[in-house]
Amino acid sequence: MTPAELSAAVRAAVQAAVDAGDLAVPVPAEVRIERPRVKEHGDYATSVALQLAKPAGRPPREVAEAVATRLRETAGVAAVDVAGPGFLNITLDAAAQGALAQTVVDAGDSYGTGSAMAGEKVNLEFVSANPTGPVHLGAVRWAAVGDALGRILTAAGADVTREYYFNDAGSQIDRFARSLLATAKGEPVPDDGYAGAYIEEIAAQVVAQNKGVLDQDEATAQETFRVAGVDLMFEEIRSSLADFGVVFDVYFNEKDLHDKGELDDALKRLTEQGRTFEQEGATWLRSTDFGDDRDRVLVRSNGEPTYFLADCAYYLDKRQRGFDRCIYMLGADHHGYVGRLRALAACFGDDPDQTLEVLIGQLVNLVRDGEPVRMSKRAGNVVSLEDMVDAIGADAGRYALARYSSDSPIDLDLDLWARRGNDNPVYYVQYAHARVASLLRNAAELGLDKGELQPALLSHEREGALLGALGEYPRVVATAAELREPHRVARYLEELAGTYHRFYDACRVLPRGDEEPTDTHRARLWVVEATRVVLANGLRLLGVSAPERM
RNA sequence: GCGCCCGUAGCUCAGCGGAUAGAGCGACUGCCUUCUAAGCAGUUGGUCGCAGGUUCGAUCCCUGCCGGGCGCGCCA
Repeated sequence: MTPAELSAAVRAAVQAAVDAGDLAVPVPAEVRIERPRVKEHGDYATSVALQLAKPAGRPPREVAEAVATRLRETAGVAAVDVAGPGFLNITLDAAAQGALAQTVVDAGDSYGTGSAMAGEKVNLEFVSANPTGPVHLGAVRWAAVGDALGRILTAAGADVTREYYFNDAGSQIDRFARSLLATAKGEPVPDDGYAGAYIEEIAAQVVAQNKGVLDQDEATAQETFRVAGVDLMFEEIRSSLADFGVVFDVYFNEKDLHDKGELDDALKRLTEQGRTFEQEGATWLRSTDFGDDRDRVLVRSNGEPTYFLADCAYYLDKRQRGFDRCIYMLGADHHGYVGRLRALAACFGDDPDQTLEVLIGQLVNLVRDGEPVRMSKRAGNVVSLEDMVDAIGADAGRYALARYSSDSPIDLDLDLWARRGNDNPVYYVQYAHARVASLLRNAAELGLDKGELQPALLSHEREGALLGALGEYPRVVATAAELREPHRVARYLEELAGTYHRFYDACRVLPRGDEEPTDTHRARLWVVEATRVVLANGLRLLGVSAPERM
């Protein structure tokens, strides 16, 4: 019996009590079931009686009894106790719990998927680092978390498009181009420019690809460096992200917005909506009407559009491409954008609560030998995605970044995450998978076939704990999707790995030596295979490999 | 000054209103002649920043304070 089925059974028990006139309450749409921390409290517990006590006008324990009486008649339910103030503690019989192994194995790759977000078209924009340098660490957090979230939302049934907004227009790009040109000429980079080894490399490549570029006049040469430099930089970004396992469905060029006149369209639309005004020669958006701190300039007094107008055009473009929900993943240093992004959606006539969502990720610091690794793009000692992958590998990097709540700033200890040991959480989880895989290989060698599951044989306490943990997985994925919190999947996997290791320690799966295989061996093989399914599915959601051997 | 985030074990962090607040690391002690010891079992460890409020019940929700991080351009 799955938690979802049990939840439905409890609800049915409430319904039955109401139908019989024992309770006069509206039946809740959904009954929450939880797994108690203490095993004396049964396999599952619900506080539904505590919640219904008030509307019923009865003491919670009386309500609990009324529900318990009906629930005890449910097939698979071994015992229902009323405990404490009115909790219902439910114990399943071994067969009902063991049947979960079958559910998991039968579902295979699709175990954990759901339909809560079916039909929802989601645009997930993340990284979007400017092509003026390698992908830096703040953006890398979102590469790991964003890609994982994309997989999780997909598992929840959403139609997800991963998108990278690629700023190939504007003054930062001009500074980048000027820096390349100066470096190629052997001149010092401008004060507001970019420096570092990567600038020298790109400059050299541009020169190699464009013979005679240094003989061009200043403006032409700068344009050559801009186009070629952005191209090279972007290719480097794309390939380092691909090495990290992150591939976007759409790489959206800001320049296209300009070239296609979408900024003008957006401005016209906002003006038609009556949201713009002129002041001191500039055109403004009255974003304060929708909660922004201050109004924002759309077109400068010199006639140049602002970056913010491009943001408006870009949002409009996303909506016109049919996205119901536009999710932006930003670093904490950009949280000041939230207000204006919400306001711009509202200015177009949308309800920002429905169509726009901004996720903020706190900053990431690297620590090595107990000392923070300082970084500065200007000075050129950038800590990039590639540096991190070189130091700890893609699996550890993705896992390390995805296992923490985005709300909490993190210090990544490179020494720890590079270690191939048990203090490294990613190895703990991967090791569990490798152990499972090894066991399944051995079973195959022995010619042990798991046959037909006899769930009632799975009565060991550690088997029950493992089955219970396996049953939680779909809810974990659903919650991670709903709250946009991939770290829940990682934490769950660590718990599952621990539960498996404890099961493994206590329950011999394969027959020893010349021992004859029993149905218990075969039943346990079902549980092991179910564990493999869940560990593999969970790691896949995080974009981390599930090794067969370690 | 205003805004967002954070404050939980020695350290790094979980805990979308429930029962006795958890995990890993660290420290200490045990467990490998047969399925991976990258594992397991045990010991150690807490005024959930402080003060009020909401309620059957608050680490969680609300208010105020204290402490820390990050923001508040006709920059991008």
